[in-house]
Amino acid sequence: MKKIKTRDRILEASLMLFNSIGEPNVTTLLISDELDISPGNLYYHFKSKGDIVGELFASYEHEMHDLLAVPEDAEISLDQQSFFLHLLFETVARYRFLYQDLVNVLSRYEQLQARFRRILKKKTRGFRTICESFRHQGIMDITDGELDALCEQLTLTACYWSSFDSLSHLDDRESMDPGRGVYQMMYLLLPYLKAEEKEQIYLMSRDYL
Amino acid sequence: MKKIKTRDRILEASLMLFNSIGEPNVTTLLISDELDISPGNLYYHFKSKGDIVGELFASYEHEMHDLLAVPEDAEISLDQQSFFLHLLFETVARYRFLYQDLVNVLSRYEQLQARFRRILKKKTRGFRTICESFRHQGIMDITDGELDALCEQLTLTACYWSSFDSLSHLDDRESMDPGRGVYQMMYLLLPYLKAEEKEQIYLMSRDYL
DNA sequence: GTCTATAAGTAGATAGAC
DNA sequence: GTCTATCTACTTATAGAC
Repeated sequence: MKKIKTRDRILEASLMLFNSIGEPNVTTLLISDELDISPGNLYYHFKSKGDIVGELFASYEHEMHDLLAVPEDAEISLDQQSFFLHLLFETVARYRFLYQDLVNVLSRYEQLQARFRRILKKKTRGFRTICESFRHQGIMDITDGELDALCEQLTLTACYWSSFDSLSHLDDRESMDPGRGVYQMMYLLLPYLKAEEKEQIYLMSRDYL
Repeated sequence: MKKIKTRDRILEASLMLFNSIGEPNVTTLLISDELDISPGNLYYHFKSKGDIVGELFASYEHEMHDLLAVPEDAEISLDQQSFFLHLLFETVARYRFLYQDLVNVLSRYEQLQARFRRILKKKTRGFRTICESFRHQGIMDITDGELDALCEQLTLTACYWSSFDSLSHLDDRESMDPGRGVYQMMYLLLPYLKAEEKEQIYLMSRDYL
């Protein structure tokens, strides 16, 4: 049985608290209370609350960077796309505190703004690469104007779906099921796909209903 | 020259500050400074900061209620729909502070949560009514499953577009142009419309490019 | 209605003992 | 590495004079 380092426990607990009640509402005292350590101890490991946020953001940035390294020339299948979306939604959901109070968080930790926007642009580019692969394979029929709008729409949905979902279905269940989000994203693609691929998505989406 | 009542000036300045730097970052002192009145004076007019937020929310709620009173049986034209969307985006943009830090704001002013969700549901119902009118008029071809997904997508986009837009295009311009959002919403409908109406939207969307 | 002064509470962060 | 005690800064809100 391996003992988890206090430093990592702080990061883990902070992420959990940030996600559940919002970063601005989480005080350093609350974090230390949650872990049954003293506030002083917390400040031994991190010189400020911002450092905790910064380190969590760096993890998010890193995971996203790896995930969005979509090869430009690959032939992407619908299954691969679905798998990719699952991973994407899981990652976003894991760091959803960033999106829940975005303006506030970015205004208090200014050095994150540019990096956040860079990730956003990278997402849009990733979706574009995928869609262009579909178009190239002849399974997607879409104009350039529509493609622009679609990629922006996909990015917006990827960012805000989990916040929106937990807001509008707070009562029913609180399970952070990424499936519904993936399903919603697929439906955005649907109108532009060829009949055969449409059928394939209908079959895949059965699981989410 | 009519003198605006201090009470109204407080509301106006608060809304402006909330929107520009986020409600949690706006202190009562900042509001009174902005207006060159004393903090005590502010508390003469409002017994708490929450009361200011509450009153602004009530205005939003009221405007949305009026706007979303979509008659069930009306035959809605695309032009009317476009006009409706413009009004909707303008209203949301005017109260965008609510969306920018949604989780934080709703957690600190708990009595707003249920009301906020009610507005959300009302929006979705409004979109559904409009789409069903289109379907009934024979200008929209869509399955029930697609309609559900579309209405959720429209609601999500209506809520988060202005935040998303100001985030991703912070550099270019900061004009809260609702046009781009309307255009984006129209593009969501586009795939399900008949050829003739598609053409009509293409013509309308020229203004936004 | 408006002001000044200040209370009361809470946040983030530090000092120094163990 | 961890603790207790404490500091400083800031925020909301009130009291009481004008």
